[in-house]
Amino acid sequence: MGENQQTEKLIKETAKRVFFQKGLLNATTQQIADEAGVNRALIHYYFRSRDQLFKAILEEAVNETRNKVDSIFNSDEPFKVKISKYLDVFIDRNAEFPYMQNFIITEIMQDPEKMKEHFSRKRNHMLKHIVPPLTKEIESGNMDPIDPEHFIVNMMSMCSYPLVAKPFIQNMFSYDDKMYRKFLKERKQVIYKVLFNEDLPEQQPTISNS
Amino acid sequence: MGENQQTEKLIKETAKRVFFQKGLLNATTQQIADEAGVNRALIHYYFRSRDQLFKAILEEAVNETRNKVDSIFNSDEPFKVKISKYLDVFIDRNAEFPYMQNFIITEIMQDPEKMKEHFSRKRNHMLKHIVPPLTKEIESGNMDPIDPEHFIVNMMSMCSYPLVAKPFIQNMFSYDDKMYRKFLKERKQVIYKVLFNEDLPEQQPTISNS
DNA sequence: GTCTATAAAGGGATAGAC
DNA sequence: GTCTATCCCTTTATAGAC
Repeated sequence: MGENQQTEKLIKETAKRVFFQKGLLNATTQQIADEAGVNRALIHYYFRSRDQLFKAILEEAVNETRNKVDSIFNSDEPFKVKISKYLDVFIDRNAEFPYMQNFIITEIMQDPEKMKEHFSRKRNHMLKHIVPPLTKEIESGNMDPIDPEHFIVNMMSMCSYPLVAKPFIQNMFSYDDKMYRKFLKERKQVIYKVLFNEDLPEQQPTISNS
Repeated sequence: MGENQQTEKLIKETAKRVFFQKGLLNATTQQIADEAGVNRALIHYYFRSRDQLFKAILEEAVNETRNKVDSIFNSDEPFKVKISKYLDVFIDRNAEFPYMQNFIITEIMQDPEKMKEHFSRKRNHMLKHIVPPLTKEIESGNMDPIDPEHFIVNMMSMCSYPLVAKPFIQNMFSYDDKMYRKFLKERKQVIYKVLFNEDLPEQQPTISNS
């Protein structure tokens, strides 16, 4: 029974690495099995099909992200502090699984019905967290007026795109991996500055959530 | 000889539509042949392999974009006008082929060697066009200081991501196709405002290039 | 140039031995 | 639980008729 969970978990972690970290969106069950060092039939034994393995790891990854984001926005901290912490989490999370968004988008295109359940629960997630406090912030004169939906898209764009388009950027600027990581690290300050037209405050008391 | 070019062009245009517009990144040669209304063997007759068809349409699409961008930045207009025109072209171009970037990134991941030639020529393309005038603009006090590479990535992010992540955004905001198009149209003003911290001037004399 | 037929390879899934 | 062997289907690519 211990072995059972071990192997199942090994397969899931390997699949995450292959799909979301390496970006091999069309990886075969054989590739995943080889990478995990297990027999290919075991994937079917534990998950029945490639499709169900995919659903399992996607659900896990989406939930983990959502929980982290929820814990940030359900706190009582000022809006700008929440956004600052969100930038931390989102950039780190995306850095861990840079190709997850590519993966999801590709899969949706190929079968739009397939992932309805993932999105029905996520619907309005960011809206609820951001629109009310953002509106207040604007009304009280703490930031320039902006449509909340464009604010959200601006923020997500500037966080996600540099990760999704990693090979693009590395080539455009001739960055090796070390320089690219440095560039990503700088982006938290840059994005905050662009969003609020003011510098990110120095003090960052407790980043570690969960 | 006329028929020759007709069919070859038909296949290329169809492949562009299937891959880059519909987002069917794993479309088979059969799907493309069906969509074009031609026999599948003709694809191999004209392009030898699926891979060479892919390279042909990708090269065309990349070159078309680059030519448009070059013609904008090789003019004598003020930097902010150039950027404004770039936003027009880039957003329109991405709107035409919303999944091209997904496609490229996915393909690169699967075989990093495959597209070296595409990128070697593109290297430093944006850098040459943007860094010198941007530096001048900052030095003369016309805009807030920002690292040019972050400026470029911010701009590309806010242009590309909303298109690449179309299904995400439509679901998050419950946008139908009409509302989504309206949202995209608004983004030109929004992005200009965020980049330069000032409103986009009303007058847009000649948008149509080439 | 365009079609049909077919070769050749790859991948998903399952049955059955251990 | 784990492995081997196998079935079945899809897809690419080519040969050859028209």
